[in-house]
Amino acid sequence: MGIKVGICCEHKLHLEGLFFLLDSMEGIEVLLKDCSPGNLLNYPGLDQIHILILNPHILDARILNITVQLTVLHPKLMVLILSADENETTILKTIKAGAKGFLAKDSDRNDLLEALYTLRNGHDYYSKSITQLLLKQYISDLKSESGFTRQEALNCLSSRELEVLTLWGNSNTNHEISEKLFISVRTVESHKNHIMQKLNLKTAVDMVKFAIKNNIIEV
Amino acid sequence: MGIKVGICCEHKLHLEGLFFLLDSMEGIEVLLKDCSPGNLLNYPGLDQIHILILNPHILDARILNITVQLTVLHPKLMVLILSADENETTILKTIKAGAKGFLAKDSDRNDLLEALYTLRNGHDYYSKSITQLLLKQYISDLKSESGFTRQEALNCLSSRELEVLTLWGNSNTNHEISEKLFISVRTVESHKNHIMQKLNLKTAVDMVKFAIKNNIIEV
DNA sequence: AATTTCTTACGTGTTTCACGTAAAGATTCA
DNA sequence: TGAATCTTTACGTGAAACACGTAAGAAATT
Repeated sequence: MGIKVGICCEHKLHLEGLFFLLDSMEGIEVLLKDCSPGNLLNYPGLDQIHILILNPHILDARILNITVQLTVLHPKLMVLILSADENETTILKTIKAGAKGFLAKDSDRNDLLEALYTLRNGHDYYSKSITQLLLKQYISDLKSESGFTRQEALNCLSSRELEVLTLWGNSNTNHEISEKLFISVRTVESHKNHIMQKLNLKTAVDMVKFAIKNNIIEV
Repeated sequence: MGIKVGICCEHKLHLEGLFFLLDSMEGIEVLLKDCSPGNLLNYPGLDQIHILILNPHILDARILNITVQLTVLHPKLMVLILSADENETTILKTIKAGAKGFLAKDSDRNDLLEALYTLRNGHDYYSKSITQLLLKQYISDLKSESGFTRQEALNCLSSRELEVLTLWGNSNTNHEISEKLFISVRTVESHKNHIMQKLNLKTAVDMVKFAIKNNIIEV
């Protein structure tokens, strides 16, 4: 029993080309050949397909939206994006949208076959350039959201203020904080007032956000 | 002019072994050989070293803390972690802590040399198993924090409640919300009360967190 | 037609916010 | 060492927000 795939590509010649390529592959069966992504969700045989190859020219909001709908409405269907679009942000968004694989323009026939078998085995597949992009992105994310409280915040707030902010940010009421720190409610209020003034915050909501941004509390 | 490295390893035989290995390498000069990570920060010649190889048995909080201090106090010094510890969480934390490279136990002599030259050129270096781990982690992170408002939240809250929550989460006071939505302050309060009840939240802080978690507002 | 949900709004008492004032203790700096 | 500054503590007051109930008309659903 082979892998049942669908192809969708607005460029008709590319669609034909991909069809011949896939048709020539051992164990691959093409069940759907469509040139309009917008039609996909109406296709009745979608649940018979294992892997849907989407080949958009540009990764626009429309494609992302279709990808989300496909993956949400048909959880078993795996979407493989095949695109020469090199926009880093939108590539990341396709993965967020639920695509299980991505082949950039550096991929050849063997990569495609490998991707199809990898997806069929339940794993994600990203071509080399995409893998590097993801890694680069992740490392920089990791380093910026380092998970350590920023020195800026610690320098700005006194240790007592930090204590109050931490407790308050962890859903304690002023009264609970006063009991835990053995101070009066008025003192708790004073500390919070001082924090708001120091950081020039408008509302209590802003104070929560500050605490989250600075890794003082968790979301 | 070669690469000046330091080695730190609590296991004395491993320290000796690493020293001989590095000493035998072309273009590598070992300036520091220490068996106690706690001493590192006191070493006066730290700024002459290009790469510090840290070889901890376990990636504990003490090692992470030292890594943070080293990278913050000596920005030019590059920390290369060499550890057999396979705890995914702590491996990620070393990178957050500022380590520029990580060699897992699947690395050999050539990987070490490659890592040293890669770091010297200003790039990060992670061995293959670490790269895979990072990628796996990133993909799952991407997919969970998908950036789309969760259906759960949208189903639970009415559209009016969502409006109020969004405005409030964006630092509007109840009075400002009432003006923008052309309703009374009391109605704004009512909506917020209903949200708290529906979601079984204790404090206003929890409501902010809910809104952030569900991508209704940004931190 | 009956029921539920949504939106609107008020009453009352408590809690928190905003802005001052203030004093004892710790820290720092000249 | 003495003066200046910062930190922590705390109260007063009026405004704003929260907690919990009640409630009624509109809209959607059954």
